[in-house]
Amino acid sequence: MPQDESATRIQIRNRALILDAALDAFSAEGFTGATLDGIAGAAGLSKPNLLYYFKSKEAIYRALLDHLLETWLDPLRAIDPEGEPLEEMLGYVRRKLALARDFPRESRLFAGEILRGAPVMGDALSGQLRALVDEHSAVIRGWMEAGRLAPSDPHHLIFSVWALTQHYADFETQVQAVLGARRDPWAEAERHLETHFRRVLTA
Amino acid sequence: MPQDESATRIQIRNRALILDAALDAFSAEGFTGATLDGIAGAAGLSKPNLLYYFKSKEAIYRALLDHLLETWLDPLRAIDPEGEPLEEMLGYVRRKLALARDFPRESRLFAGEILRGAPVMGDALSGQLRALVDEHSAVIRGWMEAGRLAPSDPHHLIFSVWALTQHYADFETQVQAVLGARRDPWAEAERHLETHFRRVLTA
DNA sequence: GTAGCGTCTGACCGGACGGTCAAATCCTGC
DNA sequence: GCAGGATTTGACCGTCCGGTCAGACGCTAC
Repeated sequence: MPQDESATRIQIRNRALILDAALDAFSAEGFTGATLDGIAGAAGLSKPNLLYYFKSKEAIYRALLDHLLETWLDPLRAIDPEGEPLEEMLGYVRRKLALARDFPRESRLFAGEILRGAPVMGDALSGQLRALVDEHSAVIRGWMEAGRLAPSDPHHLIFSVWALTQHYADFETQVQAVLGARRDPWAEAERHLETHFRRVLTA
Repeated sequence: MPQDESATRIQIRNRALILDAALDAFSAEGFTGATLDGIAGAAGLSKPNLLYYFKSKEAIYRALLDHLLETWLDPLRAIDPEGEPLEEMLGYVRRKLALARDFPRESRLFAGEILRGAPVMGDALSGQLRALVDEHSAVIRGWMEAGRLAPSDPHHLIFSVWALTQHYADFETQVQAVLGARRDPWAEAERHLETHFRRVLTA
Protein backbone atom coordinates (compact mmCIF):
# COMPACT_ATOMS: atom_id res chain seq x y z
CA MET A 1 0.00 0.00 0.00
CA PRO A 2 1.53 3.33 -1.04
CA GLN A 3 2.04 5.86 1.70
CA ASP A 4 0.58 9.33 1.40
CA GLU A 5 3.54 11.14 2.94
CA SER A 6 6.31 9.87 0.68
CA ALA A 7 4.82 9.34 -2.77
CA THR A 8 6.87 7.86 -5.56
CA ARG A 9 6.91 9.44 -8.99
CA ILE A 10 5.01 6.39 -10.24
CA GLN A 11 2.47 6.77 -7.47
CA ILE A 12 1.91 10.41 -8.30
CA ARG A 13 1.50 9.67 -11.98
CA ASN A 14 -0.78 6.66 -11.60
CA ARG A 15 -2.94 8.25 -8.94
CA ALA A 16 -3.47 11.19 -11.27
CA LEU A 17 -4.26 8.89 -14.19
CA ILE A 18 -6.77 6.99 -12.09
CA LEU A 19 -8.47 10.10 -10.75
CA ASP A 20 -8.77 11.57 -14.22
CA ALA A 21 -10.24 8.40 -15.69
CA ALA A 22 -12.55 8.03 -12.68
CA LEU A 23 -13.75 11.61 -13.07
CA ASP A 24 -14.65 10.83 -16.67
CA ALA A 25 -16.50 7.70 -15.66
CA PHE A 26 -18.29 8.90 -12.54
CA SER A 27 -19.40 12.20 -14.09
CA ALA A 28 -20.69 10.49 -17.22
CA GLU A 29 -22.28 7.37 -15.75
CA GLY A 30 -22.71 8.00 -12.06
CA PHE A 31 -21.24 6.07 -9.16
CA THR A 32 -23.10 2.82 -9.78
CA GLY A 33 -22.89 3.13 -13.54
CA ALA A 34 -19.11 3.46 -13.63
CA THR A 35 -17.06 0.27 -13.40
CA LEU A 36 -13.60 -0.40 -12.06
CA ASP A 37 -12.72 -2.26 -15.24
CA GLY A 38 -13.72 0.76 -17.29
CA ILE A 39 -11.77 3.19 -15.15
CA ALA A 40 -8.72 0.93 -15.08
CA GLY A 41 -8.85 0.49 -18.83
CA ALA A 42 -9.14 4.22 -19.46
CA ALA A 43 -6.23 4.83 -17.11
CA GLY A 44 -4.14 2.19 -18.87
CA LEU A 45 -3.91 -0.01 -15.79
CA SER A 46 -5.20 -3.40 -14.79
CA LYS A 47 -8.01 -3.57 -12.26
CA PRO A 48 -5.91 -5.16 -9.49
CA ASN A 49 -3.27 -2.53 -10.08
CA LEU A 50 -5.88 0.17 -9.74
CA LEU A 51 -6.97 -1.35 -6.45
CA TYR A 52 -3.37 -1.24 -5.36
CA TYR A 53 -3.61 2.56 -5.38
CA PHE A 54 -7.15 2.96 -4.09
CA LYS A 55 -8.58 0.35 -1.79
CA SER A 56 -12.11 0.45 -3.20
CA LYS A 57 -14.38 2.06 -5.77
CA GLU A 58 -15.82 4.29 -3.07
CA ALA A 59 -12.33 5.39 -2.03
CA ILE A 60 -11.75 6.78 -5.54
CA TYR A 61 -15.11 8.50 -5.47
CA ARG A 62 -14.42 10.06 -2.07
CA ALA A 63 -10.98 11.20 -3.18
CA LEU A 64 -12.55 13.02 -6.12
CA LEU A 65 -15.20 14.70 -4.00
CA ASP A 66 -12.72 15.73 -1.32
CA HIS A 67 -10.53 17.44 -3.85
CA LEU A 68 -13.55 18.93 -5.55
CA LEU A 69 -15.17 20.77 -2.67
CA GLU A 70 -12.09 22.89 -2.09
CA THR A 71 -11.86 24.37 -5.56
CA TRP A 72 -15.61 24.56 -5.79
CA LEU A 73 -15.86 26.98 -2.90
CA ASP A 74 -13.01 29.22 -4.01
CA PRO A 75 -15.15 31.63 -6.04
CA LEU A 76 -17.34 32.26 -3.00
CA ARG A 77 -14.35 32.73 -0.72
CA ALA A 78 -12.89 35.25 -3.15
CA ILE A 79 -15.68 37.73 -2.47
CA ASP A 80 -14.12 40.77 -0.82
CA PRO A 81 -16.32 42.30 1.94
CA GLU A 82 -14.43 45.55 1.45
CA GLY A 83 -14.97 45.66 -2.30
CA GLU A 84 -17.65 47.38 -4.35
CA PRO A 85 -20.80 45.24 -3.81
CA LEU A 86 -22.11 45.03 -7.37
CA GLU A 87 -18.70 44.29 -8.86
CA GLU A 88 -17.97 41.71 -6.18
CA MET A 89 -21.20 39.87 -6.91
CA LEU A 90 -20.80 40.04 -10.69
CA GLY A 91 -17.24 38.84 -10.28
CA TYR A 92 -18.54 35.92 -8.27
CA VAL A 93 -20.96 35.03 -11.04
CA ARG A 94 -18.20 35.25 -13.63
CA ARG A 95 -15.84 33.07 -11.61
CA LYS A 96 -18.53 30.49 -10.96
CA LEU A 97 -19.51 30.36 -14.62
CA ALA A 98 -15.87 30.03 -15.68
CA LEU A 99 -15.49 27.13 -13.27
CA ALA A 100 -18.52 25.41 -14.76
CA ARG A 101 -17.20 26.01 -18.28
CA ASP A 102 -13.67 24.81 -17.56
CA PHE A 103 -14.57 21.92 -15.25
CA PRO A 104 -17.90 20.52 -16.47
CA ARG A 105 -16.97 16.99 -15.35
CA GLU A 106 -16.49 18.18 -11.80
CA SER A 107 -19.78 20.07 -11.94
CA ARG A 108 -21.63 16.98 -13.14
CA LEU A 109 -19.94 14.79 -10.54
CA PHE A 110 -21.12 17.17 -7.85
CA ALA A 111 -24.61 17.37 -9.32
CA GLY A 112 -24.90 13.59 -9.39
CA GLU A 113 -23.83 13.33 -5.78
CA ILE A 114 -26.43 15.88 -4.65
CA LEU A 115 -29.14 14.37 -6.86
CA ARG A 116 -28.66 11.05 -5.05
CA GLY A 117 -29.10 12.74 -1.68
CA ALA A 118 -25.42 13.48 -1.01
CA PRO A 119 -24.68 10.10 0.62
CA VAL A 120 -20.98 10.96 0.75
CA MET A 121 -20.87 14.76 0.93
CA GLY A 122 -23.84 15.21 3.25
CA ASP A 123 -21.75 16.19 6.26
CA ALA A 124 -19.65 18.62 4.28
CA LEU A 125 -22.80 20.34 3.03
CA SER A 126 -24.37 20.93 6.41
CA GLY A 127 -21.00 21.73 7.95
CA GLN A 128 -18.35 23.42 5.86
CA LEU A 129 -20.59 24.62 3.04
CA ARG A 130 -23.35 25.91 5.27
CA ALA A 131 -20.90 27.83 7.44
CA LEU A 132 -19.29 29.47 4.42
CA VAL A 133 -22.64 30.41 2.90
CA ASP A 134 -23.91 31.83 6.17
CA GLU A 135 -20.78 33.90 6.50
CA HIS A 136 -21.07 35.42 3.05
CA SER A 137 -24.81 35.82 3.34
CA ALA A 138 -24.14 38.11 6.27
CA VAL A 139 -21.81 40.21 4.15
CA ILE A 140 -24.35 40.43 1.36
CA ARG A 141 -27.12 41.29 3.80
CA GLY A 142 -24.93 44.07 5.12
CA TRP A 143 -24.55 45.47 1.61
CA MET A 144 -28.30 45.32 1.09
CA GLU A 145 -29.10 47.02 4.36
CA ALA A 146 -26.64 49.74 3.47
CA GLY A 147 -28.60 50.27 0.26
CA ARG A 148 -25.68 49.23 -1.93
CA LEU A 149 -27.49 46.20 -3.39
CA ALA A 150 -31.16 45.64 -4.14
CA PRO A 151 -32.71 43.77 -1.21
CA SER A 152 -33.48 40.08 -1.42
CA ASP A 153 -32.77 36.90 0.54
CA PRO A 154 -28.96 36.42 0.39
CA HIS A 155 -29.19 32.63 0.67
CA HIS A 156 -31.55 32.37 -2.26
CA LEU A 157 -29.48 34.88 -4.18
CA ILE A 158 -26.50 32.56 -3.79
CA PHE A 159 -28.66 29.62 -4.82
CA SER A 160 -29.59 31.48 -7.97
CA VAL A 161 -25.93 31.97 -8.84
CA TRP A 162 -25.29 28.27 -8.35
CA ALA A 163 -28.34 27.21 -10.30
CA LEU A 164 -27.76 29.50 -13.27
CA THR A 165 -24.07 28.80 -13.68
CA GLN A 166 -24.06 25.06 -13.09
CA HIS A 167 -27.07 24.64 -15.34
CA TYR A 168 -24.87 25.21 -18.38
CA ALA A 169 -22.51 22.41 -17.35
CA ASP A 170 -24.93 19.91 -15.82
CA PHE A 171 -27.59 20.26 -18.51
CA GLU A 172 -25.20 20.92 -21.35
CA THR A 173 -26.89 18.22 -23.42
CA GLN A 174 -30.23 19.98 -23.15
CA VAL A 175 -28.76 23.42 -23.80
CA GLN A 176 -27.03 22.14 -26.91
CA ALA A 177 -30.16 20.36 -28.12
CA VAL A 178 -32.33 23.46 -27.71
CA LEU A 179 -29.88 26.04 -29.04
CA GLY A 180 -28.60 23.95 -31.91
CA ALA A 181 -25.02 23.53 -33.03
CA ARG A 182 -24.51 26.99 -34.49
CA ARG A 183 -24.42 28.91 -31.22
CA ASP A 184 -21.83 29.26 -28.46
CA PRO A 185 -23.71 28.62 -25.21
CA TRP A 186 -20.92 29.70 -22.90
CA ALA A 187 -20.30 33.05 -24.50
CA GLU A 188 -24.03 33.75 -24.62
CA ALA A 189 -24.43 32.61 -21.04
CA GLU A 190 -21.75 35.00 -19.86
CA ARG A 191 -23.42 37.97 -21.52
CA HIS A 192 -26.87 36.90 -20.38
CA LEU A 193 -25.93 36.34 -16.75
CA GLU A 194 -24.12 39.66 -16.68
CA THR A 195 -27.24 41.64 -17.59
CA HIS A 196 -29.48 39.25 -15.66
CA PHE A 197 -27.71 39.74 -12.33
CA ARG A 198 -27.06 43.41 -12.92
CA ARG A 199 -30.82 43.89 -12.97
CA VAL A 200 -31.45 41.66 -9.99
CA LEU A 201 -28.81 43.36 -7.88
CA THR A 202 -29.52 47.00 -8.76
CA ALA A 203 -33.29 47.22 -9.02
CA MET B 1 -48.13 -10.03 -22.62
CA PRO B 2 -50.89 -7.54 -21.76
CA GLN B 3 -52.30 -5.54 -24.64
CA ASP B 4 -52.30 -1.77 -24.55
CA GLU B 5 -55.69 -1.28 -26.13
CA SER B 6 -57.83 -3.37 -23.79
CA ALA B 7 -56.32 -3.07 -20.32
CA THR B 8 -57.68 -5.09 -17.43
CA ARG B 9 -58.33 -3.51 -14.05
CA ILE B 10 -55.42 -5.54 -12.72
CA GLN B 11 -53.21 -4.35 -15.54
CA ILE B 12 -54.06 -0.72 -14.87
CA ARG B 13 -53.45 -1.09 -11.14
CA ASN B 14 -50.20 -3.04 -11.43
CA ARG B 15 -48.78 -0.87 -14.16
CA ALA B 16 -49.44 2.15 -11.97
CA LEU B 17 -47.87 0.44 -8.95
CA ILE B 18 -44.81 -0.46 -10.97
CA LEU B 19 -44.38 3.00 -12.47
CA ASP B 20 -44.71 4.62 -9.06
CA ALA B 21 -42.17 2.30 -7.47
CA ALA B 22 -39.88 2.71 -10.46
CA LEU B 23 -40.12 6.49 -10.24
CA ASP B 24 -39.02 6.25 -6.61
CA ALA B 25 -36.12 4.01 -7.50
CA PHE B 26 -34.89 5.68 -10.69
CA SER B 27 -35.13 9.20 -9.28
CA ALA B 28 -33.33 8.26 -6.09
CA GLU B 29 -30.65 5.91 -7.43
CA GLY B 30 -30.48 6.50 -11.15
CA PHE B 31 -31.06 4.02 -13.94
CA THR B 32 -28.10 1.78 -13.19
CA GLY B 33 -28.46 2.15 -9.43
CA ALA B 34 -32.07 1.01 -9.32
CA THR B 35 -32.76 -2.73 -9.41
CA LEU B 36 -35.70 -4.73 -10.72
CA ASP B 37 -35.83 -6.64 -7.43
CA GLY B 38 -36.07 -3.39 -5.53
CA ILE B 39 -38.77 -1.96 -7.78
CA ALA B 40 -40.75 -5.19 -7.73
CA GLY B 41 -40.51 -5.39 -3.95
CA ALA B 42 -41.65 -1.79 -3.49
CA ALA B 43 -44.54 -2.44 -5.85
CA GLY B 44 -45.53 -5.58 -3.95
CA LEU B 45 -44.85 -7.85 -6.92
CA SER B 46 -42.36 -10.53 -7.77
CA LYS B 47 -39.69 -9.76 -10.31
CA PRO B 48 -40.98 -12.14 -12.99
CA ASN B 49 -44.42 -10.70 -12.49
CA LEU B 50 -43.04 -7.22 -12.99
CA LEU B 51 -41.42 -8.37 -16.22
CA TYR B 52 -44.80 -9.67 -17.31
CA TYR B 53 -46.00 -6.06 -17.47
CA PHE B 54 -42.84 -4.41 -18.80
CA LYS B 55 -40.52 -6.40 -20.98
CA SER B 56 -37.30 -4.90 -19.59
CA LYS B 57 -35.84 -2.44 -17.12
CA GLU B 58 -35.32 0.04 -19.91
CA ALA B 59 -38.95 -0.30 -20.99
CA ILE B 60 -40.06 0.92 -17.56
CA TYR B 61 -37.60 3.79 -17.71
CA ARG B 62 -38.78 4.81 -21.16
CA ALA B 63 -42.42 4.63 -20.08
CA LEU B 64 -41.69 7.03 -17.23
CA LEU B 65 -39.85 9.49 -19.44
CA ASP B 66 -42.51 9.39 -22.14
CA HIS B 67 -45.21 10.24 -19.68
CA LEU B 68 -42.99 12.85 -18.03
CA LEU B 69 -42.17 15.02 -21.02
CA GLU B 70 -45.82 15.80 -21.66
CA THR B 71 -46.64 17.23 -18.22
CA TRP B 72 -43.23 18.84 -18.05
CA LEU B 73 -43.89 21.06 -21.04
CA ASP B 74 -47.38 22.09 -20.00
CA PRO B 75 -46.35 25.23 -18.09
CA LEU B 76 -44.54 26.52 -21.16
CA ARG B 77 -47.46 25.71 -23.45
CA ALA B 78 -49.79 27.59 -21.11
CA ILE B 79 -48.13 30.91 -21.92
CA ASP B 80 -50.69 33.04 -23.70
CA PRO B 81 -49.24 35.16 -26.53
CA GLU B 82 -52.22 37.47 -26.16
CA GLY B 83 -51.77 37.94 -22.42
CA GLU B 84 -49.99 40.64 -20.48
CA PRO B 85 -46.27 39.83 -20.96
CA LEU B 86 -45.00 40.31 -17.40
CA GLU B 87 -47.87 38.39 -15.85
CA GLU B 88 -47.56 35.61 -18.41
CA MET B 89 -43.88 35.17 -17.63
CA LEU B 90 -44.34 35.34 -13.86
CA GLY B 91 -47.18 32.86 -14.18
CA TYR B 92 -44.86 30.57 -16.08
CA VAL B 93 -42.30 30.79 -13.29
CA ARG B 94 -44.96 30.05 -10.69
CA ARG B 95 -46.30 27.03 -12.59
CA LYS B 96 -42.81 25.65 -13.17
CA LEU B 97 -41.91 26.07 -9.50
CA ALA B 98 -45.15 24.43 -8.40
CA LEU B 99 -44.39 21.51 -10.68
CA ALA B 100 -40.94 21.11 -9.15
CA ARG B 101 -42.41 21.32 -5.66
CA ASP B 102 -45.23 18.84 -6.29
CA PHE B 103 -43.28 16.42 -8.47
CA PRO B 104 -39.70 16.42 -7.23
CA ARG B 105 -39.19 12.78 -8.19
CA GLU B 106 -40.06 13.55 -11.79
CA SER B 107 -37.74 16.54 -11.75
CA ARG B 108 -34.86 14.43 -10.45
CA LEU B 109 -35.57 11.66 -12.93
CA PHE B 110 -35.36 14.19 -15.73
CA ALA B 111 -32.21 15.75 -14.28
CA GLY B 112 -30.52 12.37 -14.07
CA GLU B 113 -31.37 11.58 -17.65
CA ILE B 114 -29.92 14.87 -18.91
CA LEU B 115 -26.86 14.60 -16.65
CA ARG B 116 -26.02 11.28 -18.30
CA GLY B 117 -26.24 12.86 -21.74
CA ALA B 118 -29.91 12.11 -22.43
CA PRO B 119 -29.30 8.63 -23.91
CA VAL B 120 -33.05 8.02 -24.06
CA MET B 121 -34.58 11.49 -24.40
CA GLY B 122 -31.99 12.92 -26.74
CA ASP B 123 -34.27 12.91 -29.77
CA ALA B 124 -37.17 14.45 -27.89
CA LEU B 125 -34.91 17.28 -26.73
CA SER B 126 -33.64 18.28 -30.14
CA GLY B 127 -37.04 17.68 -31.69
CA GLN B 128 -40.16 18.34 -29.67
CA LEU B 129 -38.56 20.40 -26.92
CA ARG B 130 -36.48 22.54 -29.22
CA ALA B 131 -39.46 23.31 -31.45
CA LEU B 132 -41.60 24.35 -28.49
CA VAL B 133 -38.86 26.54 -27.04
CA ASP B 134 -38.20 28.20 -30.38
CA GLU B 135 -41.87 28.91 -30.77
CA HIS B 136 -42.23 30.58 -27.38
CA SER B 137 -38.90 32.34 -27.72
CA ALA B 138 -40.36 34.08 -30.75
CA VAL B 139 -43.35 35.23 -28.70
CA ILE B 140 -41.08 36.51 -25.93
CA ARG B 141 -38.82 38.25 -28.43
CA GLY B 142 -41.89 39.93 -29.84
CA TRP B 143 -42.80 41.24 -26.40
CA MET B 144 -39.27 42.56 -25.91
CA GLU B 145 -39.16 44.29 -29.26
CA ALA B 146 -42.48 45.91 -28.46
CA GLY B 147 -40.90 47.27 -25.29
CA ARG B 148 -43.23 45.31 -23.05
CA LEU B 149 -40.42 43.24 -21.47
CA ALA B 150 -36.83 44.16 -20.72
CA PRO B 151 -34.63 42.89 -23.57
CA SER B 152 -32.53 39.77 -23.21
CA ASP B 153 -31.99 36.48 -25.03
CA PRO B 154 -35.32 34.60 -24.85
CA HIS B 155 -33.67 31.17 -24.95
CA HIS B 156 -31.41 31.96 -22.04
CA LEU B 157 -34.30 33.57 -20.22
CA ILE B 158 -36.17 30.28 -20.47
CA PHE B 159 -33.06 28.42 -19.35
CA SER B 160 -32.93 30.63 -16.29
CA VAL B 161 -36.52 29.73 -15.41
CA TRP B 162 -35.72 26.06 -15.72
CA ALA B 163 -32.49 26.31 -13.76
CA LEU B 164 -33.92 28.34 -10.90
CA THR B 165 -37.08 26.31 -10.41
CA GLN B 166 -35.68 22.82 -10.84
CA HIS B 167 -32.74 23.67 -8.60
CA TYR B 168 -35.01 23.49 -5.58
CA ALA B 169 -36.12 19.97 -6.47
CA ASP B 170 -32.93 18.51 -7.91
CA PHE B 171 -30.61 19.96 -5.27
CA GLU B 172 -33.10 19.78 -2.42
CA THR B 173 -30.53 18.01 -0.26
CA GLN B 174 -28.12 20.90 -0.63
CA VAL B 175 -30.79 23.54 -0.12
CA GLN B 176 -31.93 21.85 3.07
CA ALA B 177 -28.37 21.44 4.33
CA VAL B 178 -27.53 25.10 3.76
CA LEU B 179 -30.77 26.62 4.99
CA GLY B 180 -31.21 24.33 7.98
CA ALA B 181 -34.37 22.64 9.15
CA ARG B 182 -36.17 25.69 10.44
CA ARG B 183 -36.96 27.30 7.09
CA ASP B 184 -39.46 26.53 4.35
CA PRO B 185 -37.43 26.51 1.12
CA TRP B 186 -40.41 26.34 -1.21
CA ALA B 187 -42.28 29.29 0.25
CA GLU B 188 -39.10 31.33 0.31
CA ALA B 189 -38.26 30.28 -3.23
CA GLU B 190 -41.63 31.44 -4.49
CA ARG B 191 -41.22 34.89 -2.96
CA HIS B 192 -37.62 35.15 -4.08
CA LEU B 193 -38.24 34.13 -7.68
CA GLU B 194 -41.17 36.51 -7.88
CA THR B 195 -39.04 39.56 -7.08
CA HIS B 196 -36.05 38.12 -8.94
CA PHE B 197 -37.84 37.75 -12.26
CA ARG B 198 -39.83 40.93 -11.81
CA ARG B 199 -36.54 42.80 -11.82
CA VAL B 200 -35.09 40.83 -14.72
CA LEU B 201 -38.16 41.33 -16.87
CA THR B 202 -38.89 44.99 -16.17
CA ALA B 203 -35.46 46.62 -15.89
C1' DG C 1 24.54 -9.00 -7.45
C1' DT C 2 21.41 -9.29 -4.28
C1' DA C 3 18.21 -7.95 -0.63
C1' DG C 4 14.12 -5.70 -0.22
C1' DC C 5 10.57 -2.90 -1.29
C1' DG C 6 7.51 -1.06 -4.70
C1' DT C 7 4.75 -2.29 -8.68
C1' DC C 8 2.00 -5.22 -11.48
C1' DT C 9 -0.66 -9.33 -13.17
C1' DG C 10 -3.68 -13.52 -14.04
C1' DA C 11 -6.64 -16.33 -11.99
C1' DC C 12 -10.20 -16.56 -9.15
C1' DC C 13 -14.38 -15.80 -5.86
C1' DG C 14 -18.97 -14.65 -4.30
C1' DG C 15 -22.72 -12.02 -4.87
C1' DA C 16 -25.94 -9.22 -7.36
C1' DC C 17 -28.54 -8.40 -11.28
C1' DG C 18 -31.34 -8.61 -15.63
C1' DG C 19 -33.90 -11.77 -17.72
C1' DT C 20 -36.19 -16.59 -18.99
C1' DC C 21 -39.28 -20.51 -18.60
C1' DA C 22 -42.47 -23.97 -17.47
C1' DA C 23 -45.85 -24.62 -14.71
C1' DA C 24 -49.31 -23.30 -11.25
C1' DT C 25 -53.12 -20.38 -10.05
C1' DC C 26 -56.64 -17.02 -10.75
C1' DC C 27 -60.30 -14.78 -13.05
C1' DT C 28 -63.83 -14.04 -16.45
C1' DG C 29 -67.28 -15.01 -19.97
C1' DC C 30 -70.30 -18.30 -21.35
C1' DG D 1 -68.82 -25.22 -13.69
C1' DC D 2 -65.65 -25.06 -17.03
C1' DA D 3 -62.75 -23.50 -20.98
C1' DG D 4 -59.27 -20.39 -21.88
C1' DG D 5 -56.84 -16.54 -21.38
C1' DA D 6 -54.76 -13.51 -17.69
C1' DT D 7 -51.80 -13.48 -13.87
C1' DT D 8 -48.34 -15.17 -10.74
C1' DT D 9 -44.54 -17.87 -9.07
C1' DG D 10 -40.14 -20.50 -7.98
C1' DA D 11 -36.34 -22.12 -9.91
C1' DC D 12 -32.90 -21.16 -12.80
C1' DC D 13 -29.20 -19.05 -16.13
C1' DG D 14 -25.40 -16.25 -17.83
C1' DT D 15 -23.11 -12.20 -17.10
C1' DC D 16 -21.04 -8.52 -14.89
C1' DC D 17 -18.81 -6.49 -11.15
C1' DG D 18 -16.23 -5.37 -6.90
C1' DG D 19 -12.73 -7.26 -4.61
C1' DT D 20 -8.86 -10.80 -3.17
C1' DC D 21 -4.59 -13.27 -3.45
C1' DA D 22 -0.32 -15.40 -4.44
C1' DG D 23 3.16 -14.67 -6.94
C1' DA D 24 5.95 -12.43 -10.72
C1' DC D 25 8.51 -8.51 -12.11
C1' DG D 26 11.20 -4.29 -11.58
C1' DC D 27 13.76 -0.84 -9.47
C1' DT D 28 17.09 0.92 -6.29
C1' DA D 29 20.37 1.15 -2.48
C1' DC D 30 24.11 -1.01 -0.66
